[in-house]
Amino acid sequence: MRQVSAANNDHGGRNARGPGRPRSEQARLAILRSTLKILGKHGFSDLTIEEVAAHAGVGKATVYRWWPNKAALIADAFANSTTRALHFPDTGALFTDMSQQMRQLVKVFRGRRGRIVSAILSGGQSDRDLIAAFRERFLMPRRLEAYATLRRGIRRGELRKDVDMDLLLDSLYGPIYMRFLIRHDKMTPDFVDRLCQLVLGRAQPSRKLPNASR
Amino acid sequence: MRQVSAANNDHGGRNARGPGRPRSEQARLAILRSTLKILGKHGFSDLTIEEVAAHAGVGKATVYRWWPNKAALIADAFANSTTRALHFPDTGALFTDMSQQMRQLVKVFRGRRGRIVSAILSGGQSDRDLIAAFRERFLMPRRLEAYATLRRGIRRGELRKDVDMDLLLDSLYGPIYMRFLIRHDKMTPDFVDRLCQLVLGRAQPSRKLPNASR
Amino acid sequence: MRQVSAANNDHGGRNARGPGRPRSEQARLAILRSTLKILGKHGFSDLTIEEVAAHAGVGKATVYRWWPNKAALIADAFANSTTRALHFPDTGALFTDMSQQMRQLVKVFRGRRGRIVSAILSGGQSDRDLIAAFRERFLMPRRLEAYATLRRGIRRGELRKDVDMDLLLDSLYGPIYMRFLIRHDKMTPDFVDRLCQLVLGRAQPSRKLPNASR
Amino acid sequence: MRQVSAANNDHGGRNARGPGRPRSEQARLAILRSTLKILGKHGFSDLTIEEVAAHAGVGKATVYRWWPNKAALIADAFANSTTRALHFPDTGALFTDMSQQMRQLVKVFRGRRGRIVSAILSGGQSDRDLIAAFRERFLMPRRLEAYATLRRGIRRGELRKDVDMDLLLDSLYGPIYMRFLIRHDKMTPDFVDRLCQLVLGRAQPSRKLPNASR
DNA sequence: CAATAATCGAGACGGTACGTCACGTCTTCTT
DNA sequence: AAGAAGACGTGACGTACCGTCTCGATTATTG
Repeated sequence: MRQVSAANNDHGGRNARGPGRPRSEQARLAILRSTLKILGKHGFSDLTIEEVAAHAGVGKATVYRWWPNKAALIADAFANSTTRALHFPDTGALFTDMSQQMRQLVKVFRGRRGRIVSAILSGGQSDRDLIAAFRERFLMPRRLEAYATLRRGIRRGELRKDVDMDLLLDSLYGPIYMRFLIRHDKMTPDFVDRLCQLVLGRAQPSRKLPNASR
Repeated sequence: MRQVSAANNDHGGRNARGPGRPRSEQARLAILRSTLKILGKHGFSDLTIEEVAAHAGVGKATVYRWWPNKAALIADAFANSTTRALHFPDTGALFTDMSQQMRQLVKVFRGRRGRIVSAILSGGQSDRDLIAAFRERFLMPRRLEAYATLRRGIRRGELRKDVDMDLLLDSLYGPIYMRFLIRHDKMTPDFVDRLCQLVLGRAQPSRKLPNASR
Repeated sequence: MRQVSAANNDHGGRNARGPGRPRSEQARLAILRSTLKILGKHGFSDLTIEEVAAHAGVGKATVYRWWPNKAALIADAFANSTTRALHFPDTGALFTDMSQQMRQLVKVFRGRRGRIVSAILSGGQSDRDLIAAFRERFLMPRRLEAYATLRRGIRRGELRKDVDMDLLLDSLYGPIYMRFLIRHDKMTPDFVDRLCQLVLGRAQPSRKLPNASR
Repeated sequence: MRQVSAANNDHGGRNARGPGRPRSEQARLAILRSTLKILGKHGFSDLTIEEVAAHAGVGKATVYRWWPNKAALIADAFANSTTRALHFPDTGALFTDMSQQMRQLVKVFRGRRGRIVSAILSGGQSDRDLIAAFRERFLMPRRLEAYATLRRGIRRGELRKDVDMDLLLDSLYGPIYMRFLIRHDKMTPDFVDRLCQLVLGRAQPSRKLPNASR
């Protein structure tokens, strides 16, 4: 099977192109755009290739030629649109660095892109390629930035040197994802702040710290 | 639309039953069992009513007569099977109460039932009834027990009185759900312990601490 | 594979019907009628199941449920419409019996049904079921009548007792089919008469002739 | 539309050729050969331009550049291969002249070329160009020879002077085509002989002749 | 000898119909 | 009245070819 992430490549490669009519960049973009647009309206399973093709003004076969299935298409569409937002600021304090980015994430989850993320995580439960694409294209890039942010915190003495960064980050983001996916509780900016306080407070080096929550 | 939770009632109600053949309990159970079995193999969107009916040796209409849609069926099947496990022990220490239950949860997520939970959360992303059913039938019963467990901790002085219990519980369970759904990192018993350590802080029992926060 | 000719049976059988919703006679007839109508406009290969279903106000699956392919559908449609015309008269003379029926056939070939026959013979060249259906449902019933007609001629002394009836009939009808399919020459009533004259020879009634040609 | 018969000309024409790469004779032949080969295996409607091009090692556009449609391609392929056999002998007797050639025809119909003829007549039912090509390229050349043969018979006194040659020939060949296309009866050499006897016997000038068929 | 022009192969393109599958509804007979 | 059986209209699936359209490469004539 074609590699999901290779569906539209020759981006970084040499331009050694074989014979035949070259792939239409216009069609490719129209398909990806239509996918996102439709995904924003319906869910994963309500998105049909037929609708994507029709909306993009493209033959169904052109979609199937380049993406083996719905999941690959969505993953690619999502990856090629990755929000330029969601970067980590460098405010000089770990708490604000994290909480500001997390507030952004919450805002994204609430918007149109939230529906898309939800659709991807939904579809990903029965398609390992899709969930993998989400990890590699959405989660990891941000997590790399998060590592850097945490390291700054360590340097400043805001975190213990031996902190388990993945555990810490999951403790910060896990509750957001959980509330986002299960919708059992509100996802306010205040929630983010108190979450940071709770988790980051615990991760401070040995000092007098406030107790769990408030 | 028929109430999801009313799909299989008249259980404890008055037995004023109209004329005609009564509902076949045998068919009802066969359908629910088949639903779970199939859900354990495929995902949410790969489960078809057609297959459920065939596997249960039941007419398709019988399924549709009692459950308005796939989500309701799955929710009902899931609810009627709710694991008798996943209770909270009372070990005398908050840390062990929580970590032991969380370890059980992780074990459940890894097994056949994990696939079912995954399917429900997947389907729930585009069906509010389904995600609501998950909350009400799976999440809340356990959370009620968790509240009791936390209250014991408060009584014992392991937690501050004014702790935000939902925030705390989400901080504990969020990372588990996140790793379960995104599969970006391992979900070992050790992970659970360190997660509890991080979030509950020195609410650990083993060390002499004058109080929870100081 | 389902027997072509059994597609719509239980016609002569006992009505032992199993459970389940019975087949819709209305849908069946609408499909067959639409098939003939469309076949009269386009050729064999221009007829699409999709158009038949749409025109009949029927689901595509309903067509495929009962007819395995286009050929079977056409054969059945054709058979269920078999012209009530094209019978052989009994005029008391072989020549007129034959020539009158042959003129009718020529007229049929020229009309809307001719297009259908043409389509069937066309499709039959790459589908043995279809050509077989044509033989059994169209050719044979008429040929049986033709045998009777010829036997009357024998009884009257217009034909030798040991005449090869199939050879004789092919000599009469072959030229008609040939001109019909290859369209290389006209197919007038006069042509039919002279054809009968040539092949049947002095089997003509009207004139006292010692031999075939004088 | 391009003239069917002009698809591959400039053979006998003026060689005033413009600039540009000349047509590849090699490609042309490969296409025609592949067409016949494939036509011998499948029927008319199962032959795809795609397969022809692939089998000939040629681009699809090269086929479409020179032949406007499938029918034209097949007609051209068929014409360019016209059997060098099927000539009429001059044995000194009409009966043998005809029956020998007819036997050859039957043999051809039974072989690989028979499938091709069948495919052409099949396709011709919904394409007047194709059936016309069959008439002009296959039927007429032979019929011209047949006329000559019949004229020899007239000269020898074996046929009446005023015989309708087309009617006579259709009576001889019609049964063969009919049996070939409808496959309702065998097509043996003996059949040919008895057919000749029946039809030619009738067409003799005034003499004592045997009655219809044996 | 360069410029021009038509062909070649390859193969992507927007379409159409294919034959299949599951949907949710319905109509029958049976329990 | 509910059961199973299963046919119904609907609509998306993923595939196969259609006939058209770029591509780069090739092979002629013309300037």
